Amino acid sequence: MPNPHTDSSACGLSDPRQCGVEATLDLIGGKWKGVILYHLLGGRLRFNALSRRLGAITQRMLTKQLRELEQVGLIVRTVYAEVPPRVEYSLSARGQSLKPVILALKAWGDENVLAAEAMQAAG
Amino acid sequence: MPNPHTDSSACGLSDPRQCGVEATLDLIGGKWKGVILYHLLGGRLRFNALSRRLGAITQRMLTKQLRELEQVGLIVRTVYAEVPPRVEYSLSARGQSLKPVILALKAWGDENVLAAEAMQAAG
DNA sequence: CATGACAGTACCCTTTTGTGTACTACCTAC
DNA sequence: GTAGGTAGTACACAAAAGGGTACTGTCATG
Repeated sequence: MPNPHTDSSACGLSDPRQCGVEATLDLIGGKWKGVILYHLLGGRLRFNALSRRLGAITQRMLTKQLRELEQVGLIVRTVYAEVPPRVEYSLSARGQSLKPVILALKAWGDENVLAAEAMQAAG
Repeated sequence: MPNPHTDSSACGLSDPRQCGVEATLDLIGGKWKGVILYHLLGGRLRFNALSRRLGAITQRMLTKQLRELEQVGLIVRTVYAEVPPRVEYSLSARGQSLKPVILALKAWGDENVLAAEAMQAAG
């Protein structure tokens, strides 16, 4: 009986896009993308609202990450022709489909990293 | 009724380690770590066996990624005092606990990236 | 008229990631 | 003796990710 990892969509092996794990991490990996998507799970947000939630991010990085997320179709950028200008970011349908993934990342991190650090601090 | 995102372990906001999403991506993000962990879900593997499965990775990078995963306690490195030397890598208990996260990443990637590319290629 | 919010852009810099090649030292098979 | 497998290390280098500061132009507030 073969290993379940060998029968379909093998990871690695010449073609880097053969692996779903790598493909997903390509899109949501990096320091900010996952967190941005997490915040957008709660609903549409404006540029500066996102900026305040992320705290430490620079405008340059936020712009860059948002453009990249838009380019791969995970978020939608809506510009309102108002004065002052208003731009809202929201998840696309495909972005919404990431919800279980994002929540899994968050749940594990809360359990295994934040809790561990709290124990060390108390320890 | 408050947004579920505001009540606990907020993402961003001054302390970067406050967010489970970011904490998890810090550990498994990057080009290789997720895929390495995925392969180790199938059982222990030796250095060169991993190298062959990943295909495109250099020895230098593989060593580096494995050391980092070991340092954060996700994998265990076992050296057998044999000739020729044998080194096996396996998931720690904490690494095993990542299984649902890794599988979620893979499932989404297989569905949303690989399938999309296949359609584009056929379309 | 100065300040601040809005949504960014431009430029320069450092750090991290990743690539390529060569090398170690021991053993087995040919 | 030569080639190949074992698990790496060492060095130089290119590319990507991330960061800091300053600046734009329009509008509202004071």
